[in-house]
Amino acid sequence: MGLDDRKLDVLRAIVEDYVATQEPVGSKALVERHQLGVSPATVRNDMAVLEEEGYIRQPHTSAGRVPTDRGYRLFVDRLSRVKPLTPAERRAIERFLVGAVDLDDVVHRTVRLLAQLTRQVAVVQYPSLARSSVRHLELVPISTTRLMLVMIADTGRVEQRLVELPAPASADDVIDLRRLVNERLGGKRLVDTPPLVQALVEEAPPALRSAMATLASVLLETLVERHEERIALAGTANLARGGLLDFQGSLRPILEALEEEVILLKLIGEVEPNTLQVRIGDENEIDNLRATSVVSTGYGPGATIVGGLGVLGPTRMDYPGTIATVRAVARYVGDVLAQN
Amino acid sequence: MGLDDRKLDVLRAIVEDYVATQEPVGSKALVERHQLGVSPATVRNDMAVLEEEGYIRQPHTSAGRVPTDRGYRLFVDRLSRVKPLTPAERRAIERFLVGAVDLDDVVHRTVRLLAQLTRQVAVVQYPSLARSSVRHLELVPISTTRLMLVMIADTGRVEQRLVELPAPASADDVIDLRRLVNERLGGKRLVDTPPLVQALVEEAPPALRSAMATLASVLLETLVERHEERIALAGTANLARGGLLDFQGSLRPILEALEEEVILLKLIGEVEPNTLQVRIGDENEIDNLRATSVVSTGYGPGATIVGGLGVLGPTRMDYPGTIATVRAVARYVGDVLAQN
DNA sequence: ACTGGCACTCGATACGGTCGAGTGCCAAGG
DNA sequence: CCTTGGCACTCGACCGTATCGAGTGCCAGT
Repeated sequence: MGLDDRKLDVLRAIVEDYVATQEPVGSKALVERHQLGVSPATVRNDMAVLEEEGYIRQPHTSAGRVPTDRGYRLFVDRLSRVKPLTPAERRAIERFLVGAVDLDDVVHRTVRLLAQLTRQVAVVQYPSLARSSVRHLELVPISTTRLMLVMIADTGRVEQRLVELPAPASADDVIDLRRLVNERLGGKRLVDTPPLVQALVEEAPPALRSAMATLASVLLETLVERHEERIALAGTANLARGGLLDFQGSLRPILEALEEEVILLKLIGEVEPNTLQVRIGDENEIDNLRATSVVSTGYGPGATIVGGLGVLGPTRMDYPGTIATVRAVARYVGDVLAQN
Repeated sequence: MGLDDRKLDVLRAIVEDYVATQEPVGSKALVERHQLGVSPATVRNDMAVLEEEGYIRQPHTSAGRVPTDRGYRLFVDRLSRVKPLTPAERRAIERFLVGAVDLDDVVHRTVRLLAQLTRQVAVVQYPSLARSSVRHLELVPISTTRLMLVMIADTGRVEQRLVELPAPASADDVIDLRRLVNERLGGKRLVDTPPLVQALVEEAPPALRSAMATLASVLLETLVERHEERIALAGTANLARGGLLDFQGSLRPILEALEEEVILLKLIGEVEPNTLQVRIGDENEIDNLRATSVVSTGYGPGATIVGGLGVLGPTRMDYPGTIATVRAVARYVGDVLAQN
């Protein structure tokens, strides 16, 4: 299985050429475009070995070679150098948040920026509630029996929920409720709140007991348990580049997958600190996305991670460039968030 | 010019068959599938006239006929009967909001419902701020120099904006500000607020003057002037049905258009009361959407309109069915909103 | 171990012929 | 005058054949 250096060079050359031209690459073209220092025949022998090992394959006999998912994997792991960003990209990234204050704004700009730079589908997860702490809880009376619960997290996320009270509450009641929940929950991480909320209900003065109970259930159910994740998406039109050659002609399954938030979360939500994930073709768990690759990473202020972001494209993508861009954007978003 | 009844029947038959089969329809097939009571030759003569008048055309000589945009237009205006909803559709619509409390929830369910029922791309505009009144304005202190402005509209929309104060404000200051803005703006329509906001700044006590000024500018700029519209989209995967036959093979321009909020707004945002708009192919102002048709209408509680919704699909769509569905969903959403 | 040569494969392209759906036109008939 | 059957014509779809060329695998020679 020893793949000597030249064979690896050949694989690298194949990947690079195929990504660039989108056409199967043959031995002759290869030696012409790269200085391999050997003849086409030698390259052919190397190719035969690479094919036997499953790194490349022939679409048809008498066609050039195309990298397999396994080939891309090897390329990504061992053969690609980090491609430095172009000055233009660097500038675009640095400029993307000019005038962005709101978290919404930051996320939207980020996802568009990613889509534009990579020319692929970009996905950005809002800072996860699971990794957020409560900065403030606000109760806004809508009517005597309706409250708007507004939660502001330290990550900048703002969520509101309508609370339908079992009985009318006075203005003073609302003030008391607000004080109580903030005393108990302010500054606490959301994942730590369940027992605290439980205690809140039990310790509430009898007059507020039932109101507090409904409030608590809204808090727990919608903000903690099914910890609502939000996701922004952009660049789906990029799927339709490459004139139907990628994705064997049908965008349908991919577009379908992209409409499922659960799937998007799976793609970019499970991230380890300081890691960048590349899932190539078959490595994807979602069947509809077996023809695509996903490059994702986590982001957050400083070293902590509050959410994930990434891009999705054809397996035949410019991995070094994409990886560099995703990493740079993630780092930059983290810096932006740190400033708040 | 005079298109007698039979010619119209022929046109109707052509449209119906073409929509159903997606293949050019010939004279013989027509008389077989519909009881026209005449021979193919007669139908051919009628077809020749219809073609001369621009209602149908031949993809190639010796192929069947296909409706033109103009043909669809005539069909929609004069030839199609309203198709009653199937019981299943009726049930789906009535069930779509079970458990929906939040406006967000209602909008998301609506857009998914529409996409599912029509099997096309669905677009739903959130209730427009331009048509909303202020129910309540809340100011939540984040730090001494930062406030979160939360506006709750009568339509259920909730918007928040970060306000960066020029100088620290005490808790009492915030309370005063909150009281002042609510006194002045509570219940007012958003479009009527500019002069009121102006007055607010002028009448504010000196100590609050500068804080009120920044608050006012955030209010005016982000909520009134560039009256932020929000839009939900679903069903883009449906574009990829019809095996690339519609849209002459490239989804790209359409997907691109769908990523622009401005364009979506144009599509469904300009609605007259009690009207349902059908824009067919060329009638669309947006170049990228010249190959699509859009069926849209307004919705709102009772007779008022607070926003638009609609669907987008190939010109070759089931107009009667789509129109019926869009109308029914819009009416139902209106009812739901009226209950709040 | 590399290289040049060579026979071979097979997709892409072009060409020719057939088939059939569909048309337009016309003359005959109600 | 409208309708109809008949008929010649068009042209895309389909199929088989032939050619071309990019690319391969193998082998013998250095």
